[in-house]
Amino acid sequence: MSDIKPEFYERKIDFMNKLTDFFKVLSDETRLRILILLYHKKLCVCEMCGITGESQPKISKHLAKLRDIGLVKDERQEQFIFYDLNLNEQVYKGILEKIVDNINDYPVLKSDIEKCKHAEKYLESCRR
Amino acid sequence: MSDIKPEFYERKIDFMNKLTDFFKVLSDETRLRILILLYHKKLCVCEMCGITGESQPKISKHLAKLRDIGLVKDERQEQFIFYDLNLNEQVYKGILEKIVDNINDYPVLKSDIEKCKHAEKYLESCRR
DNA sequence: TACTTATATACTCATATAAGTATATATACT
DNA sequence: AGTATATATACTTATATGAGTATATAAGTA
Repeated sequence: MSDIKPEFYERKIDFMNKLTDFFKVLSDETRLRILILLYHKKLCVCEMCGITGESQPKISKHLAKLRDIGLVKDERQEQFIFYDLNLNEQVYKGILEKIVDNINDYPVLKSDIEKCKHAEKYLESCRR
Repeated sequence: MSDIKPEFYERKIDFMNKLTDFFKVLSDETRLRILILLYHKKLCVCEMCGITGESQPKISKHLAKLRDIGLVKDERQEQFIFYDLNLNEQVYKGILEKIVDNINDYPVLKSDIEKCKHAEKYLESCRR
């Protein structure tokens, strides 16, 4: 991923780099799972850990990348930091939509989405 | 890109890896340009070099990757080897389509497409 | 058969990336 | 103020990746 800061993307100068960076994001399974989850529901870090079964630093680091290039935004609510999609451009939404439309081909994603319907229950299980 | 051979994809077992590999393909500007070109027209290697201005080994190596994971197929016609898209699954076509729908955001791609309308003229310019 | 041309591949190097483990930070709670 | 908890980051290591240059291959042509 090119080392580009959020401010850059806010100015929206280089759409092409932004597009290839978006695809680089999607080329990692963990990040793809995170984005598809957030496409359905605003979630906190430990809910994402619980749902995906991945470690907290792993999830956090990927979220940091997504945040850096402006694809998600975070917001604290009491003890938790919730993440939400931040897709200003239609292309990106459209691409995620294509995946969701074919969700039956992707059991991992489908199962994640099922689990995120009861995301709250992962809040407790987060205690280490 | 995971080191997976064409035979694997033909069996279509792991759709998820295939999907992330597809995104990894698109995350490189040169490969993205190639795919968008081939989305419009069957082209030979030296036409693609001419249109994109990239070196022959660079284009060839990227084509090899695309071929290995089954996204393109090649076919010799006299002296030239022509490449063509080989997208069996709708998701991938759909994603390329989204990009083409927003082509005005991507001047490089737009210019490539313009040039590929007179691709033949790059056949001659190929001589080194 | 020798020569040219189109394309593919090998080799090298520099850089990027992901993951794990440990630790820092920041807010909440007592 | 001190402790627990949620999340972020630093550090390390192993691996992957892309580009350039040189060279190999394979078909076409003289």
